Formats: sequence, structure tokens, C-alpha cells
Amino acid sequence: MPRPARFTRSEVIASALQLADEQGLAAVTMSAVAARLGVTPMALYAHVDSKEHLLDLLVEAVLCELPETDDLPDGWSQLEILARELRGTAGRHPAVFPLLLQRPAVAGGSLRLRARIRDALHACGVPVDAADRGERLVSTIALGFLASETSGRFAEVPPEQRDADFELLLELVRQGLPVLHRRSSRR
Amino acid sequence: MPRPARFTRSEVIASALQLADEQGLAAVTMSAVAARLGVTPMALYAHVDSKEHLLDLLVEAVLCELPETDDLPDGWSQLEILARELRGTAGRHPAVFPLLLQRPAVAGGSLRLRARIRDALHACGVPVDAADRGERLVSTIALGFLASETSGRFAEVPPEQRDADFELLLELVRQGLPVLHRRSSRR
DNA sequence: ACCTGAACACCGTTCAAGT
DNA sequence: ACCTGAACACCGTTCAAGT
Repeated sequence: MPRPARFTRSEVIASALQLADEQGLAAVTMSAVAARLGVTPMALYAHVDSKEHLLDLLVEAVLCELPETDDLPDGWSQLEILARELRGTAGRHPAVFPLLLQRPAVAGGSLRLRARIRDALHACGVPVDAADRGERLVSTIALGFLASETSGRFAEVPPEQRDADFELLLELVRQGLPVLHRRSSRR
Repeated sequence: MPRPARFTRSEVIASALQLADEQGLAAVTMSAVAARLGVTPMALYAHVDSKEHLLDLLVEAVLCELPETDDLPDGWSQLEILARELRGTAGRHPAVFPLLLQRPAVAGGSLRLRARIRDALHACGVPVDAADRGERLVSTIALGFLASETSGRFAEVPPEQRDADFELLLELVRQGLPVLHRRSSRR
């Protein structure tokens, strides 16, 4: 008869995430993850399709950490909060974050985040037919900055200056947002 | 007496770049690069420190492809041209481009690009003490978009829509640029 | 159904040896 | 100085076998 599994997929993900946080993405090895669970590498394949699949699950796990924000009055506040939360998450999982840029955002956590950005943009007065495009642009700007920050491109820039950079980036987006208010597709 | 080398560092870089362009970054293997030169993998180490070093050289090679633009009247035109050239380069070397986000831009090609962006910003009226920060923000936005485009995050978005996204991103930056005109460090 | 042990086809890199 | 051959310590993954 079927024996109960000795460990779950969630435990696999948790182990991989700890490994990534502590020693970087290169340390996330099927062997290392298995060792952390006291198990053979091949045992992982009962819970996970492949290493690529595991990395996808890692991205999902990180995105699901984003707290649900209670509804704020204006749309810009929502967008700002979202950006700061995302930056906090990036700081907690710097090794995993760059992966966000490398795969299409189609799983649950990604879709939820995208929907929240679209809602916030809509509350900013962006017309619905420009919401998708607006979401892509805003998230691209955010991910570009956070990936730069977490994966070494800003390594030489002192932290307090990166904080100021982030504030100015928010301000730049706020100033540029009216672009989305005009009719978006002119054909 | 010292024999002439059978191949040069440039040839190593060229082979690696071809491999990356044709079959993706995963195909850039010391063995594969060596095979393309008709040589043993270990022969590469006479011209290159390590694979990591080779990847750095690859990034440099791609950045050095950027054509020198003749000086245009206004700063914004310079910035726009630069962005379009960068996008062209990204399209030609989609596999290498994401690496740009992952390492600090300190080599020759990167520094030259950064200087050109700073000059263009200055020509846009950005004060000198905000030029560094402005360069970081503008290049972050550009790299964020181009990395997204070349490494799969926009995989589902049809090309003509990505073109329109890019135009709107330029417009958003143009609208937001005045943020840099104000005194940048208020302490 | 879940896990193991052995095996396969790869990696990047070192080292001593050849010329 | 440049390149080779053999070897090392790793990868991710398969497969047949155990329970």
C-alpha cells in the first residue's frame, strides 16, 4: 500500500529557498536541496519535475510573500506601497529575484501581482485599454531596478544612495504616468 | 622558443558569441567553444582566466558593437538614438544581453556607454550633480525592458505590441525627466 | 507511491607532460 | 609559451530495484 511521503513539495521549496538566501543561486543544487532534507537527490523527482520546475516554484513562493494591502484612497499610494513591498521582498531573497525577469509571469502569484498593478493604475485614471501596457511598463521599470540592485550591477553604489535612487525612480514614474492617460493604441 | 598562438582571445570571444547567438547561453560551454576552434577545452585557459571571465568579455564585445553616433542637436534625440541602438544590439544578441544586469558595469565598453548617457542627459538640461543618478535610472529602465524582452518575460506579447511598448516607455521617460532637473541631493 | 543505488552523459578546472 | 591527455570533483537525470 502507498506509504505517506516523508516530505512535501513545500518542504522542497522551503529548503531550496533557504539555500538560495544563504549561499546564492549557484548553491541551489538538487544534491544540496536533498541533503538538507536528509534524502537522496533522486527522491526530489517524486515531488518536482526538474530543476527548472523547482526554480519556477521558487519564484512563485517569493511572489506569494507579498502581503495583501488594504485598499488605499488613491491609486498612486497603492502603486507606491506595492513597489516598496516588492523591494522588501527582493531584499529578503536577492538570489531568486533576478529569475523574475527570465520567465513569463503566468503562474498564480505573478498573475495576482499583475492584477494589483493594473487595478492601481486604473485607480490612477489610466483607461482600461491601456492597463495591460501600463502594467508591463511599470513592472518592467520596477523589476529592472530591483534586479540591478540584487544581482550586482549597483554593487558599487552605497545603500543610502540606492535608496535615494529608488525614491527618484518612483517620482520619475509618477511624473511620466500621464503618458498612459492618452488613447493608447492609435490604430 | 615561444611558438605563435594558434588562435587569439578575439577568436575565442567570437566563437562564444556565435554559439550564444545560435543556440543560447546554455550552449556556451568551454568544450563547445573549443570545438568550434578545433582545439581542446584546456587550450582556452591560455587566453581566458575562466568561464566567468569569458562571459565578462562577451558582454564587453556586445557593448562595443554600439555605433558611435554623430552629435545630434538636442539631448533627447541623443538619448533616443542610444536607446534604439541598444535595442538593436539586444535583438542581435538576445542570449548575452541579460548578463548586462548581472555584473557591475566597470569595463571599457560599459563605461563609454555610461558616459554617453550622462552627456546626453546633461544636454537635456540635467545638472551635473544629478548626472550619475540620472544615468543609473535611465539605463536601468532601458536594461529592464530589454532584458525582459530578450529573456522571455514578454514571450507572450506579440512583436508589434512590444514595439509600441518601447515607444511608450521612451515617452514615459521623456515626461518624467524633469524630475532630475530639481536639486538632486537635498542633504 | 515513494525512495534508493548505480550509472550516464555531461560540466569547469588542475596538473604534469609534451613541443 | 602554447597546447594536450588524463584525471578530479562536480552537475542533472534515467532506470531498475527495493519496500
